Amino acid sequence: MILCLAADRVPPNIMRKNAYNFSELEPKWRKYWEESGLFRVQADSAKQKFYCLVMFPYPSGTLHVGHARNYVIGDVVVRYKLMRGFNVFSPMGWDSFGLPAENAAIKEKIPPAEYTSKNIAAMKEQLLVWGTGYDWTSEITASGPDYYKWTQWVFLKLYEKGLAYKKKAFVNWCPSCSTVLANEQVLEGRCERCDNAVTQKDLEQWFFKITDYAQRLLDDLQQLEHWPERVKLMQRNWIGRSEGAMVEFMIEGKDIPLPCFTTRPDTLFGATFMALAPEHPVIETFIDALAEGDPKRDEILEFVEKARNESIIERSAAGAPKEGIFTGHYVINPVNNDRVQLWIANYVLMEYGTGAVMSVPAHDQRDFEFARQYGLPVRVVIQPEGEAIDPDTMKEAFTGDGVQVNSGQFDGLPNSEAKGEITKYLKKDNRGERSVNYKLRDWLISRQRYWGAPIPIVYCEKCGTVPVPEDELPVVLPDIKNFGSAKGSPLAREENFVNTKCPKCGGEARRETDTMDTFVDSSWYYLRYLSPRDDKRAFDSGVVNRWLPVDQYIGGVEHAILHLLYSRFITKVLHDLGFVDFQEPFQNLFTQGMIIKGGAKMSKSKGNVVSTESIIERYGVDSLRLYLLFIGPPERDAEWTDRSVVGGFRFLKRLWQKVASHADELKGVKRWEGDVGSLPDDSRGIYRATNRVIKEVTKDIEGSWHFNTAIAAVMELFNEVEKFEPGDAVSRQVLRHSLESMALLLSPFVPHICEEMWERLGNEPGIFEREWPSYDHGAVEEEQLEIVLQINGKVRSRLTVSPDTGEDEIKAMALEDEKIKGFLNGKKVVKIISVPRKLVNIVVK
RNA sequence: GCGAGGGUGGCGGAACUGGCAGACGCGCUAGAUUUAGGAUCUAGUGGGUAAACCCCGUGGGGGUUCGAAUCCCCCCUCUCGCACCA
Repeated sequence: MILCLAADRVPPNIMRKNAYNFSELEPKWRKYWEESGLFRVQADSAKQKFYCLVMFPYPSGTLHVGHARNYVIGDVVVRYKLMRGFNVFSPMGWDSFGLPAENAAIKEKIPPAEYTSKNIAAMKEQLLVWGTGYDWTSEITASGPDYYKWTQWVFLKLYEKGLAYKKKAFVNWCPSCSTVLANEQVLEGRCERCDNAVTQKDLEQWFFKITDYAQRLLDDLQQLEHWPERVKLMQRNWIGRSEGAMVEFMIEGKDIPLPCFTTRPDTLFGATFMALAPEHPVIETFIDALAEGDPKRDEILEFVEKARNESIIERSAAGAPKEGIFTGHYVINPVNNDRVQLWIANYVLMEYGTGAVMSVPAHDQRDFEFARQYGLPVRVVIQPEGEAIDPDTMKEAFTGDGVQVNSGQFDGLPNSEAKGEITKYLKKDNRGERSVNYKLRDWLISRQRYWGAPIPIVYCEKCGTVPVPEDELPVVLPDIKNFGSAKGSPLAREENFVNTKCPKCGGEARRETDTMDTFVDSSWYYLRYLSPRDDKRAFDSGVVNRWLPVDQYIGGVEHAILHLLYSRFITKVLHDLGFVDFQEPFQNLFTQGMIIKGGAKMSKSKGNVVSTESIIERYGVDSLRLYLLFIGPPERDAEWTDRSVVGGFRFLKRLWQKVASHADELKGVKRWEGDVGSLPDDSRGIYRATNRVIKEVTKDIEGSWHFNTAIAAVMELFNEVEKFEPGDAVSRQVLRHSLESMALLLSPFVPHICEEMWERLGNEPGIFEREWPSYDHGAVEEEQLEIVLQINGKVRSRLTVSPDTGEDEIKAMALEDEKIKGFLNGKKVVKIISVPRKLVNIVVK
């Protein structure tokens, strides 16, 4: 629109021919890529493979510029690798099971399948318009029976291996989504999806035994050299390995052992009480032992009930008040036979360790606070060197290193040594041993929701829990009408679904009505892409072993723990089962930054989304892409500014004008490939600058994806080239070389315009089948060096010399420089520092 | 509280292993062209200053160095992750 107006004053014939008509040329080239099969992977190719994977999206509806940035970053890599001669595999699919579709069904009465496919169509259209290149022949949809059949197969494999199991446990419950959640899906005590407070429920649920793999998931992080440190650190912390000892206390007079985990066996002599989590099972026996109506019984019951009902937020809030109650029982400290009180305390977590902790107030801050609050004894067993801590006057726990005191035969040992010694001592009597504990808990995969893969399990009165045989998969998700958020899973209300025959005995049986967490779907999808239509197996091991690990994975940091940990786990399981050869699915991981607007992440719920449509309409896709890549380094968050998009557009338009206006005279000429030295001055400058920029852009892309500086370098070059008007044959060759190089260098970023420019310059269409440009090594050297002259580190003058000028010669020239002489006046030269090719610093007094 | 990453013009951001701070772009100012413009072109644009080749400037303070945005120490601040993990 603007262009037509802007071009008003240009004669119409030239205008039509030379206008940057992006709305015409962009679809033209997208069609060309599709028809030429540019992004279709080559089945048999001698070329080296490159599996470039971007995290497949949840089909939420329409995508905004923040999403566009993610996919464009991936597309740059794909196009660059193509030009580098790789056999690139770049698939795309849909993580299409999940709650929003079901909520839409409840609210708007649209069936989830319909809602989902509508969104997929809209998003696919956007991805196509953005020019992001995928091999659409391998598209997958997680909610399709041909996919979730194999998600169910993965479940069965884990079940066979004993890695999928059902247990009753206190689990996270989101009342608003009316489903349980994995630990990873609870953020600050709130549901990851809907932000409502999560409560605890004692339910029987399906779990994947990820804890069996805790150590390997931790160890193998070391192999992931090309993962961001930040992500590896987050996983390390989440796995949360602690070394220590398991120590067995005995309940006095009951002969009931009460093991507890501690990282500080060196403080065992200082244990002055013991604390149980309110959920600890032994508490029931205490309550049962007390007569009905006993006030102590009521007191304990009340305390336990209250603590159990506290939401995770209340219980885990920083500085939450510590509360507890004495059980009336005592336990015996195995190391010194001390009789200490057994308490129930709200700060003890059932999920970690054994749900019982030995409390050492002198050396643990939590225990200290608790002890002071309830008047429990404090005993110092470690004294820091040169200090004497007094248990009566200390203001906080001492957690540092020191020497053992009040610790029997261990007195005098440094506490670091006592750790091992005391553990050994316990081991002798079988009262304790070395132990490792992890924060990681098993992955809760049951969801009481409809829009997910049904768990392929049948319950038979006779045979018990029976897995659905592989040849009966998929357990099809039935079409249902009633999504109301009443109690239980919607599937549980479908009699036709629930009632079935036992696969083993053929008798009456009931189906499992929970579906799987959608993270199960996404934990193996990168394997399915390689044989998406195979109806005989989940994936082809041979093919998968050739293509995996993924060479480049690209996605948001928000998946640093959830998806990336689960995928690593499932890969290891499949490895152990002999299905794949590799143990880590993703060799390189790139986590891109978010687009921020008005200080917040761009999102529908924040109401700060910028849609791509209006920008594309006004400036074209290439301008949008250019801006998204130019906005900053791709791994960093970036603030969106509407008006800045125009900068990229102006640049492209100017570049276009230059190419279009010279296309005719350049068509027949060869690009310059001769010797730099033989070029006349102005052409030589352009030629050298072009070669330098080829080198620079290549380095920026290869290194750490500094697309912003790569683009800046081409802009800078063009600012020179734009002024260059060729007068003779040689200068036309040089101009052609320069314009062609720029088209090649920019093509991964702004592919449409580059294809068009490439063709206009008289080349065969298909710039991505061309090689990435190389540079003339003899032409990247500067002809003249500018030497900075400093006095005491301050720039005072400059010198232009040829690169072969000797160091002494430069020093002499520096001292002769007029401006320098002025500064030297009356001062004494102490020394002269010279940095070759860069500067001379004269130190004076 | 613990851990990680940031803080550079009006804005987004450049600055390779310490060596010209502010590339490139947005915006802004002046001029040209234009009846109009989210159009185009030219010049300028960190602050001080009439102006500069002068002085000051990379969150603050100290240090190392001929020379520090960059290295060291202390502090402030923002973002993210974890958070009573025994």
